[in-house]
Amino acid sequence: MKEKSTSNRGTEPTKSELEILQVLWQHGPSTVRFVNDTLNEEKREVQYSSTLKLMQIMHDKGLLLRDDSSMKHVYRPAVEEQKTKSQLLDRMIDTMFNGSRSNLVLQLLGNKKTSKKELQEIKEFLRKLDEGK
Amino acid sequence: MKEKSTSNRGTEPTKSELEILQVLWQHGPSTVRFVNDTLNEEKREVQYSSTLKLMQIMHDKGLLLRDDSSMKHVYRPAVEEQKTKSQLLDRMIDTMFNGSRSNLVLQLLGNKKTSKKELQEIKEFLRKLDEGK
DNA sequence: CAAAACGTACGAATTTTTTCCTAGGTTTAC
DNA sequence: GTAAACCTAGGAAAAAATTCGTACGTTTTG
Repeated sequence: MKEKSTSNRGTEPTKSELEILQVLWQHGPSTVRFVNDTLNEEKREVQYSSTLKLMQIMHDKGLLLRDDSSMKHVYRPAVEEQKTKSQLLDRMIDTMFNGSRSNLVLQLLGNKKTSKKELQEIKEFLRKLDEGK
Repeated sequence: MKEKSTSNRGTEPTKSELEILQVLWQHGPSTVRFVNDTLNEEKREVQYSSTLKLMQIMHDKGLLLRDDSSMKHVYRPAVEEQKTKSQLLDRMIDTMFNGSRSNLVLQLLGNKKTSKKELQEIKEFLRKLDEGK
């Protein structure tokens, strides 16, 4: 049996949980009401009590922190946005790209969906990366 | 309500289904027996009948094609590896990187986990991409 | 202050995904 | 030719993820 190669197991957000995290990432710490409204506007219909429940579960799991000093609890991600994304990317790389980051990038840039502007940004970034070292 | 921005909905492989696809991608068209053995070696313990069932379901869903001319059915992905990966990447980009491919790349390369060799490969690739145009 | 609006908690139903037992047919190895 | 090994097909249960009704307390509004 092979070892799981990456870290943080047991705390990977599910799809619905990710939707909630996205709202929190984009808008900062928020109430359930706000998150639910945003989901309904931007994603799909969902009942308030469903969003509430899910956020409570996420809080139980340790995915979200909350300030419940006032009646309207305010939730925020327990883990940095970058870290969570990084973690999910790593898993994708492990499972689909043979552990190679460049494999992913090649696949991503190799199908002509990437605009010149984006390619430019990437090149620029690589340049800076070089200078930094 | 916002529109779903990418295509192919209704046919996204689940996590377990992805494991099976990976085996088929790496080893080519295979019998259930082979896939099951490989999973047990490389990933985790799982009963033969579970793998069988899952592959049958995937076949029903149209995720796998199969040759059942002989008793030992031989399965293969119905969709190209590249296309499936592309599709999953697109979804990740939509949901987590604000629709921007370069955002993903920047996040990916920005956390110093990427080796010089890999960076080199990427630069090389970008160079070729330029020449091609 | 009473009604309406809004908040949390929580049980439970539903849906989706995953797992495996078992029946019944075919092939293989003596 | 017969037992052991292997195969598929289903049914069903188990597990995981998602959804929502409802009870009940607090705040707001008029």
